[in-house]
Formats: sequence, C-alpha cells, structure tokens
Amino acid sequence: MPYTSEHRRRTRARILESAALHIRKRGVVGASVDVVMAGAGLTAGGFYAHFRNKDVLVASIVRDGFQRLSSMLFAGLEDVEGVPFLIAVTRRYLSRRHRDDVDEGCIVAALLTDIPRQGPEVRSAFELSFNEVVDRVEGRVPASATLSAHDRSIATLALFAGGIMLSRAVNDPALSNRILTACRRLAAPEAYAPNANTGGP
Amino acid sequence: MPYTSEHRRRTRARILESAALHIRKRGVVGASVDVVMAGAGLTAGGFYAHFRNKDVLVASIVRDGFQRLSSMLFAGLEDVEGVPFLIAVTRRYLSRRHRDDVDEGCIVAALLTDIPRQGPEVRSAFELSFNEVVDRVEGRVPASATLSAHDRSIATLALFAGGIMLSRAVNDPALSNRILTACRRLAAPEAYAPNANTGGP
DNA sequence: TGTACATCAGTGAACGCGCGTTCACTGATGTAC
DNA sequence: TGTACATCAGTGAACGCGCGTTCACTGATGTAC
Repeated sequence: MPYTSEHRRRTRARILESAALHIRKRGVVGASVDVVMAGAGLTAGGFYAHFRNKDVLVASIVRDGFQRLSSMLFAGLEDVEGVPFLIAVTRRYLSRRHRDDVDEGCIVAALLTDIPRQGPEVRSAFELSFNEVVDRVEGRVPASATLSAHDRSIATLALFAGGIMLSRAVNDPALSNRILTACRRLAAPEAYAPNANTGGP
Repeated sequence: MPYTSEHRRRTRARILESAALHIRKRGVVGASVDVVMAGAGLTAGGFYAHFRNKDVLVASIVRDGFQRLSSMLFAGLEDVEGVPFLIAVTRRYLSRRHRDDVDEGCIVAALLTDIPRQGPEVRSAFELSFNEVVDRVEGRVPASATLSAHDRSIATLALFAGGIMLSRAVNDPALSNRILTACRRLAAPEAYAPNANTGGP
C-alpha cells in the first residue's frame, strides 16, 4: 500500500475536525463539502474516499459532538455527584465562556433545529447519542421535589440547549448574560437557596 | 390604479402566510423564494414587488411569529395570573399538540439555531420581539424561591424552546413524550407539588 | 541494488440542480375625454 | 357610451453562483523479483 492506513486515518481525522468546526460555525447547510475539505487542506473530490456522502459525515459529527459534550460535562468531576455535580455542570454549560466559544461548543446548540429535517442516519445518531448522555448524567444528578433524577436530567439538558442558543441569538450582551444567569437559577436552584426544596450538601 | 392597494395587501398576506408555513417546515434556507411564492400561487419574480429581499421577509416572519406566540400563550387566559397562569401556559406550550403542529407552531422552535447566522435585520427583529414577549409574560408569571418574575420568564421561555425542539428531534414517541413531561415539571413544579417552595393557589 | 509494476489517496473538471435577484414584458384594470 | 391611454402587479427567462456527487486521472509510495 502506498499510504499507510495510518495516513488515511489522520486525513479522516482532519476532515472530521474541519467539519466539526464549520458545522458549529455555519450550520449543516453552510458547511458545504467544499468548505469542509478546504478547511482540511484538501479538495472536494477526495471527500468520497472517506465518507459515502454528506449525511454520513453529519451523523459522525453528531456522534463525536455528543462525545465531546460528555467530556465537557464530566471532566474533572469524576468523583462529584448530587447537588454539587448539578451545580458544577450548570455553571460550566451555561457559562459565558461556552456561549462565546461557538467553534468548540456543544453540538446540540449548533444544530438542534435542523435535526428533524435531516435524514434517518443523522436522526438515529442524534437519538442514540442523546440517550447515552442522559444515561450517563442521571446517575449523578439529584432528584428534586417534583422530578426524578432521570426526568431532571432530560429537562436540564433541554434547558441547557435552549438557554445557550437563546443567549447566542440576542445581540445585547447584558440581555445575553441575564439569559444565562436566569437559566442557571432554574437549572440549579440549590446553588442559590440551598435549603429550598431539595436535599443535598 | 389597476389593482387596488387592497388587492396588493391581500397578495402580500398570502406570501407571508406561505412563508410562515414553509419556514417552520423547512427552515430559513429550505424556504426558498421559489417555494414560498409557489405556495402563494405566484412566481418568484413577483416577490420583489412586495419585499426588498429575502432577509426582509424573514424578519417579517420573525415579528409575525412572536406575535402569534403571544396570542398562543395568552389566548383565553386574559384574567389569569400567577401560578395558574404559569401552569396553563406550560401545559399549552409543552404539549403534544404543539409538538406535532410544526406548521403553525412557535417560530422560535423553528429557527432559533439559525438566528446567529442571519443578517442584522433578522437578528434585530428577533431581539426586539423576544423582549416584548418577556415584558408581556413577566407581569403574569410568579417569582420562585430563587428567581424573580422577570428572570423566571426568561428561563421558562428558554426551557420551552429547548423542550419542544428536543421533543421534535427524537424519533421514539415515548422518549418525546417524556421530554415534554419532564420539561413541564421543571417549568411549573407548582403544578405537581403545590406546597413545595413557591406561594400561590 | 535496481527496475517494473500495483496500489490508492487525492485532484480537478464536469454533471445537473436550485439558489437569490434582475428585468423586459404582459395584460387586466382604472381614468380621461 | 366608447375609445385611447396610463398604471403596475405579476410573469418568466436569464444572470452568476454554489451545491453534492461522479469520475478519469495523477503521482507518491510500497512490493516483487
């Protein structure tokens, strides 16, 4: 073989990295095959040596994106659970840093609206990955007076996505910041009134 | 004048109606000028007798969409406020009916992800309209132990958007329903544990 | 060690298509006399 | 009442462009002998 499969693997990784960046920045439609390949230092034609079609690429990015989301949520919190975990994760996700870092931010916030309009490969990848994250999170998130840990995990992720997207949609920085703080308070009221309604340190 | 301005006004309304439908269904990019005009029984060229360009149309749809959202939230609840208002609005927005009615549903749920990528006209229209809705809602929404009425309004709208979008993004009906119920419980815990942490009937 | 061959990642031109926008025009209507 | 003219909403062909995908090809590399 002329190029080792190691070379091939690295090229593929470069394409994925470029796609991850451009899909976050410009959306699924804006991240054309041309743009993605140019970002990887290649030309459009070579794309099909690595992916059957664009849908397969997008599905890969969705899977990778949820993987990164998991890393982002859990990194450094391996031994934390319950209320402190919820508070830490909320502060991390609904942060100004995350809002301003679109290029490396959560994939859900970059294309949630587009998912229903994607083909079956992408939608399946999304659903499977979402379930995996919920399963991973629910073991750490505390229940509340009205929500089981499982339901609270789901609702918290929905609030995360809605909050970060809304904070990115408005121009006024003060309003944007207020959206983040308001959503943080709804997601983790225990951080602001520890003796309110849910047990935990 | 050959056509009365009344005729013109009605044609414009037909274009807006078609655009509202197709933008919700297919997104800003998917709702091409051709598609929108065909939906109004017209051809693409005539579009520019009514709108300067596509951005202006999208901005109009955003304004109209928030108007409809207001109507949807407040209709029949003119004399309701506090916890009962929050509960009613939550049940209405995060409902299976709303999830399944993409064609006439909330505009925010249809294009929130796209807003940061739109031009200044669209983004301004979005921000202005969002502020109007928050101002209208905050007079009715009760504060919680950790959130002012204003902040709770903002966070609730973010949760609404995230919840409905997520429920539409997954295929499994059971999961989709669970997303809705989980988000309802986070948005209005008073409906499930009335004596939990916030006053109100 | 040197030469001929096989492999295949990536190139770049081409395809059919749909996009937003422009513009010369049509033809139904209203007005003037 | 009838005819000539003005108006202008809407048509439809055309524009330059970018899309996803195909495919004959190039050229650097590894293998065989």
